[in-house]
Amino acid sequence: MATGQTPTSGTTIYSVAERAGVSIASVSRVLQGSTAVSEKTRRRVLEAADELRYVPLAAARSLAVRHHEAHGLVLPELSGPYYSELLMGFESRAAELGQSVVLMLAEGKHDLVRAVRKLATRVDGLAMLGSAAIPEDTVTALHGSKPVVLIAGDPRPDVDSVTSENTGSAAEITSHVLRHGRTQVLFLGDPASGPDVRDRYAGFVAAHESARRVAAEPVRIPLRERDGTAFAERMLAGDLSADALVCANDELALAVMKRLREGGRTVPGDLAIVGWDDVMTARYVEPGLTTVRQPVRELGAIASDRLHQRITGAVVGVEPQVIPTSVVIRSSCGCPPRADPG
Amino acid sequence: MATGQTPTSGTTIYSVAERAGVSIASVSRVLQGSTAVSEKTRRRVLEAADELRYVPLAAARSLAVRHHEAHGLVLPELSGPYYSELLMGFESRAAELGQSVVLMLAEGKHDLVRAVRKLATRVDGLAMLGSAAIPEDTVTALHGSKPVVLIAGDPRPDVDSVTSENTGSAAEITSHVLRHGRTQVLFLGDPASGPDVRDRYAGFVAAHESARRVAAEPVRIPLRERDGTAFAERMLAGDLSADALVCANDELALAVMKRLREGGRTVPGDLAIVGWDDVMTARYVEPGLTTVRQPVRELGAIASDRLHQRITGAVVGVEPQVIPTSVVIRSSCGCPPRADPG
DNA sequence: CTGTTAGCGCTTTCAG
DNA sequence: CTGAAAGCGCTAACAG
Repeated sequence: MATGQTPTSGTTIYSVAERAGVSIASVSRVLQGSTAVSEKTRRRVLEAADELRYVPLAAARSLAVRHHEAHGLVLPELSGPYYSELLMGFESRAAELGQSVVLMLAEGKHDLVRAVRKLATRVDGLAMLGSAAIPEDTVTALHGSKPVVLIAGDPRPDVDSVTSENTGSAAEITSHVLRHGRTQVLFLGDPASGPDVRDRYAGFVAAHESARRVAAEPVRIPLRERDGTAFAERMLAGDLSADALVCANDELALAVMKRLREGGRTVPGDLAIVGWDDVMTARYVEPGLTTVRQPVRELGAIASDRLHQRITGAVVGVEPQVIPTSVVIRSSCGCPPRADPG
Repeated sequence: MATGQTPTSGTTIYSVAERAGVSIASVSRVLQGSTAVSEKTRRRVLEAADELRYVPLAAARSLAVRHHEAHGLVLPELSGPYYSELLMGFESRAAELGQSVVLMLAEGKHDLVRAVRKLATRVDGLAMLGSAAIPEDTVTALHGSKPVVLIAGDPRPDVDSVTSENTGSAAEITSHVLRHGRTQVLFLGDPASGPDVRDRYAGFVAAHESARRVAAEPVRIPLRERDGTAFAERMLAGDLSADALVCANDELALAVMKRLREGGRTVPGDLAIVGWDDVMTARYVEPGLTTVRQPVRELGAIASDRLHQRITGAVVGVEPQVIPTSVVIRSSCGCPPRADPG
């Protein structure tokens, strides 16, 4: 009742060695594709392993080589394309580097810190999203025992980090909206929710400043669909007024836009709306959503790379790596529709 | 140059024991929250572990307990909400069961079989998507040495499987379209690409039969955006004609619909279009896309559960588990728009 | 309640 | 080219 009917389990390197009539050392050698082994030995070992359906035990190897050959990744959750893309980039680079990836989702964990600690137990290094809400000091502690890289987090002097550019493109997209003659523009998103939103808001403010205008306080709401809908209701009810909305992500922008139009407002007529992320829906809605595209996949790959460098001790500086983004103009900002970019 | 500056590395259970002035057994005991340990000992151990920033080595534990405490998951890739949802369900259940999840994406792997084998090396059991394209015999071999559960794959007599219902809902949605008076309905998707598309097509055929009509041959195209666009071009060029399209997923349906409307066709006027998956965009487009919703998250959770049962030897039958889906009616099928469901 | 002592399965010198 | 043997760090009897 303890191990079930695990079929051919219990086959170890010893069984294989015995069956092949060689020593375990030889088995190990051929299985590692290691140095000079006679063709005869190799053949016999491979055959025996095959017949026995031998599956090595990674734990034993890890213990012996003192390496897990695995990267840990902590994501907040997985809805929307952002984290998926990131994960794809991460996994694929990790695989190229011969590393497994063990994944943990922060959302819904009773004891996040405990979970992260446990994760740290079985990997050679850890990458985590800034938005995963891991306490600062936990990060510090972790980083004290194995390499950590922060993705889209607050750069810290002691920890590696890779992020995509926020402030500049936020300023750019905001300026764009301003140049359309909008005068009451609101920023939707909570700068306190994480460094990326914070930096986007900073760009929003900067754009206003360079236009000699004063930026409104941010509308501090979460970035989910329901929050956008709720916000739109408030606008429709006349609680707030604006002629342009700079949203901290597309999900929010899309939800707001949908509800507003249902309520009779026109976009970009009554309101210009722009988002962030360039999700798939952004180019399917009418009007197409003007937004900012980030090379998320690459971000994931770079994180894995960086982690691997640290693990293997390749010397790397700690300068945070920031990768560029680009503004995608469609028509929700007030520009005329054009052939769809993307 | 080999291990970098891994800070407090090298701390083992021995160092902790020494520092706490107890035996390694005691350390192990308190760290496992095990049986009776004096409060004093516990405190000292915890303190020492903390000071030393002790991070246990999972590999050593695994070796000793002969258990990885990890579930492997093989997904084809991660674009779109389907796999993400699945993964979220899987991860969260696994976490509840105290299992880590090590993830592998099939797409882009040079040597998939090899990669899966390697994965098998470090987990107690494996769940994989039917669409991940793992060769039959590899599955068999794997399953010969540790538990395997197939998700949305072809039920096999020997392997556990969990899938969501396909044929029935395909028949239902097709009948729905037929009842709108459509007479030339096409199925988009390649039944040979996997069991789910195959079963959906079977439902499509069944619906025609029970309406005493003959179902058209499937339009064998992949389920991606670009394929939908290309298909729409063909329709616009007059290569094909139809008054309704049953698409094997939403991505396809959405792309076709978009291109067709750009080309001047109306939906559902000229053509009714329905999809599968109920992705986010489905309710944002105009007209809203009629589609089939699957409880994907639950599917993931069930897979993890099932795997765990098998691993722990809880007796479970091999009857494939199939979980129900539901048709979501919006207006792309020809129904009048209504308050948005969902 | 605590310490001693065998391993867990694999890699890796070190001799031959 | 091959085998013997010494661990890797941790858990789990088994004695005290």
